[in-house]
Amino acid sequence: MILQEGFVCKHYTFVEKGCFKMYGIDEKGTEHNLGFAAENDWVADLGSFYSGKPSKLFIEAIEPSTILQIEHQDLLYLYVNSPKFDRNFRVIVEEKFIELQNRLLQNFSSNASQRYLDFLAQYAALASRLPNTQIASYLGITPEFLSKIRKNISLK
Amino acid sequence: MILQEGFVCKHYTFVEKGCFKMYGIDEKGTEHNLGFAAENDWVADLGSFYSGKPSKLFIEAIEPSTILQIEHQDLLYLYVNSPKFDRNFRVIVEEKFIELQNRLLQNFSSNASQRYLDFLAQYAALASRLPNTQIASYLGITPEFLSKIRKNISLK
DNA sequence: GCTACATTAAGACTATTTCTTAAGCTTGTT
DNA sequence: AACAAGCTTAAGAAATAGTCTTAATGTAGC
Repeated sequence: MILQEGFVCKHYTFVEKGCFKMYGIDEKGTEHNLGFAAENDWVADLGSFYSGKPSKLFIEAIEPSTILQIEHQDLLYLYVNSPKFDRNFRVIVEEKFIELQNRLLQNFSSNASQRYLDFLAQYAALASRLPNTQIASYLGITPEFLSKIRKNISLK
Repeated sequence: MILQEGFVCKHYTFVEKGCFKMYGIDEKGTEHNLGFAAENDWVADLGSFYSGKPSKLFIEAIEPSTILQIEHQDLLYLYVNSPKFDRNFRVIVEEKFIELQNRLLQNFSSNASQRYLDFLAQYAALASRLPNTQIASYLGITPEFLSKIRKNISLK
């Protein structure tokens, strides 16, 4: 667990090996996965990281993992002293932004079954690593219902 | 209309005055607003803008507006020749990413009524400018249902 | 003053999803 | 090897959020 609700996100984390989930917990106690970060991906609650305010999110390993972390002030130092870092982190966030926007659009336009198929198409490699409970939490449904969806799809 | 589905997003657009909506249209023909951009905000379909692939989105004025636009190649030129632009556009996207992530979390954790209240709280200035149809499209519901929600809220 | 569109209304309807219970299956741990 | 814990499938009942439909009223530009 590299970030807990109520704490400030102090690090931008690079995943060298393994896999993490970033999620929030609603009033009912249900987890909602915002996304996953596997090999060569970056993860952080940017809102908390840059503002210094307590996070509403959790970031937690779902596999044995090794990571590299950079602290806020050190990253700022890099930004100021070497423009390359602005460039690289701009590109990283842009890619994540595009991903998130696509996801939001999918969420609007379709039911859980279609969203599951979209997820499979886009994150095939991840899908086979993740337990269904995590995928269900990503899709915003119960694991039982995901099981029904899978059955339905296989019947077609 | 500064971007249509099927066309490449050629410009990063700065809104000087007025207001734009960015939306997709699903198989049923329903519009889904991804977001709005008003004064001093930037808007573009970044996926299409950077990849050069046709967009799936529309960007359209909902008020008489004046804008400034920069083309892809010109922005690249600025990136290469002046590190400040990497910095500034990194910050712009980071802010938008944080916004989008908050929205996704809200979408998961709550029903349309709560999402409407969240929208009002966060975009009070926008809410009074936008017709209900546009807000409904942002929330992912029908205008009729938004009307019910408003009634319900006012009854409390 | 027209026309077009936005808003409110309200009731019937429905589809998606949750809930519940349960059994079988994996996987890792002692 | 055996056990525990959690994952997966199953299946039916139940809930509910949101749509559809129709319609009357309001509003704003032309």
